[in-house]
Amino acid sequence: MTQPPSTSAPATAQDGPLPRQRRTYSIGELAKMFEVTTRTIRFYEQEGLLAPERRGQTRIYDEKDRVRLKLTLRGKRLGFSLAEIREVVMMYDAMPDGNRRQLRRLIEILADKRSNLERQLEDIRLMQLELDDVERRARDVLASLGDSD
Amino acid sequence: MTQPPSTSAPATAQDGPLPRQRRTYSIGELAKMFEVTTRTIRFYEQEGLLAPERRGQTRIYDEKDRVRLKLTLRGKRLGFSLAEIREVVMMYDAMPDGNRRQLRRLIEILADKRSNLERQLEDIRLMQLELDDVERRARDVLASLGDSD
DNA sequence: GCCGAGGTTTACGTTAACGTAAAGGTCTTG
DNA sequence: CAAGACCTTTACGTTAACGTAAACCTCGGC
Repeated sequence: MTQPPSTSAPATAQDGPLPRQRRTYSIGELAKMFEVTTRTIRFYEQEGLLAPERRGQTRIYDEKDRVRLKLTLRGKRLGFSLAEIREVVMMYDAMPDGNRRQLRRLIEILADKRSNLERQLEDIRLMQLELDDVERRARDVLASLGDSD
Repeated sequence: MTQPPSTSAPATAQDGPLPRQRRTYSIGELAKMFEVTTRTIRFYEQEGLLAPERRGQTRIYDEKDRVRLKLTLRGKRLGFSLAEIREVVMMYDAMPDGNRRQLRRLIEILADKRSNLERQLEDIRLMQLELDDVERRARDVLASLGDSD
């Protein structure tokens, strides 16, 4: 490590109460933390899912950015496309000053995602049963092999 | 419809008991049934996930093929790659005369898929909470708009 | 002063999972 | 027998989500 894990300020004793847990992260730290490459993180930014500050050229990620990355990766694991994720994320950001139409649209989208999740739950349940069945058969065959082979 | 929904035989009265529900399907029927294109179905075959019989040039799918397609599509919805799905499907087929090593390997793979599903369950649970939260906020903002706008 | 461990941009390459188009065979129905 | 409605193969195109490589800057330590 060339640099100590980045904090926004060295924070000596007389600094007083820090401005609310102002921890920051480098791109490399986040990459290790979530086991993705830096390329992936930069790509997500390019796709409008992240917007870290810059200290000169260098990207500085804060807590909010970290949470967003976490949610994005979770969405990905569930098979959502980056476009879908961005759709929700951006509307969420635009919410405070959103008009009725936008808000209703957001709620509509949410309902859609929700039903998507419901189906996935059912799919998982069924898939688990399938796997149970396959495993049972496999164990049966294994047992029937007895001492032969 | 140029052809009546294909059955393996016209099956008149004196045919006696059919050889155990021997219904068959054309590629088009399956496509409509699962709302995919015929291209997709042929692609899955090319990838080794299906192996329908042929009447001349034409593909004839039976009940087993239909189930396999169903499972494949379910796997896809859960974010599995065709390669992963094939891995399980092929080992399942090879099971009867599989040796110990193969069977243990299969069980290993199954455990892996299973833990994958577990994580997805957790992801879904968390994602649902997120969506709940976003929706609640959206409704709040919507309500706070009162009669203005 | 330079070296290594980080960071940066730009840009072309790759993979999975199909889409799409062309060109042709086979029924059956008017 | 011509027109549809199906089916077939072959083959090139497309999209998302990164991987990979080159070429560069910058800082702290020896």
